[in-house]
Amino acid sequence: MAVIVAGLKAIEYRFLIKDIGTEIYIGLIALVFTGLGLWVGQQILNRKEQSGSSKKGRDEVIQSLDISEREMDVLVLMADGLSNQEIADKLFISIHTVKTHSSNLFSKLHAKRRTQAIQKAKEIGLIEA
Amino acid sequence: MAVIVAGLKAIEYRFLIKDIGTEIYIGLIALVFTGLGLWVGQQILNRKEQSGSSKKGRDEVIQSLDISEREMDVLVLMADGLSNQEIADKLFISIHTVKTHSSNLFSKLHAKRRTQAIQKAKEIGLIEA
DNA sequence: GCTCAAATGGTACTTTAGTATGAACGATTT
DNA sequence: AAATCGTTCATACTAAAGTACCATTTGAGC
Repeated sequence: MAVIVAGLKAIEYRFLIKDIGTEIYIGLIALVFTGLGLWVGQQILNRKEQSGSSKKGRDEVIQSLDISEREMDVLVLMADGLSNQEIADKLFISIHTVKTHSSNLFSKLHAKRRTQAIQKAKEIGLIEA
Repeated sequence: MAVIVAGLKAIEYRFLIKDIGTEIYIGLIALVFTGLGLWVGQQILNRKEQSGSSKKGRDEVIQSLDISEREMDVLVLMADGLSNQEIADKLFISIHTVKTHSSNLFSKLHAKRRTQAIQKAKEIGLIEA
């Protein structure tokens, strides 16, 4: 509402430009506030989507669980349905390294399997659903 | 835009109620169109969310891929991160049966692994993301 | 009664996943 | 300089997942 009031004050300068038609003026107001509504809607939805990750919480969760960059790389590809060998090829590392990272990941996520790790990671907002 | 024009026409009746202040009038327009923006935003988002599942599309996808009830049961538990043995226990069947269902599932979903099956199933709206 | 598909269970096998442990290297911190 | 940490790779093993084929049962439909 504060934004709306501020907008009204600013727009009141229309009296300085009396040569534009009233309808055009109203149209401009309508457009501006339609845009405002769209923007507000987006903001509300962003908060809803981030309810599990709390805004910039992705980084916070990563830090709190002490997850490294490489482990995140593996996790993302894992969630895409790739096998350890395919992940290794994409990251230009050996399958052994992938296993090391994934094994460490399971410990940090308290998961027994990769499917469980993926599910938990999505729950806490570590990766996109 | 058609909606906006129609709105303008309707609101022009302000000339019949000259006793309300200009600021109040502007405020009303602002509120109405902010609401319009919110509504439009919601509509756009609903279409996005239903892009993969298309309303009642879940059943349609299941039928088109010829997926049975039991296979769906297995798929859902699979996506929750359960092992074949845990799925077997929950459905009161043997692990052999779970393997049969999951193997058939992979064929129908063109997946090589369970993680890939889960990812694809979510993409096409078979299961909730 | 017969047929067909889904569901169930099994054996046997190959492949992938996962664990445990150790080691080497570079960058950073103390 | 020494210690720490992340990344890398490896071996050796166990466990789980997945495939292929086959068999039985059951319920719905003809």
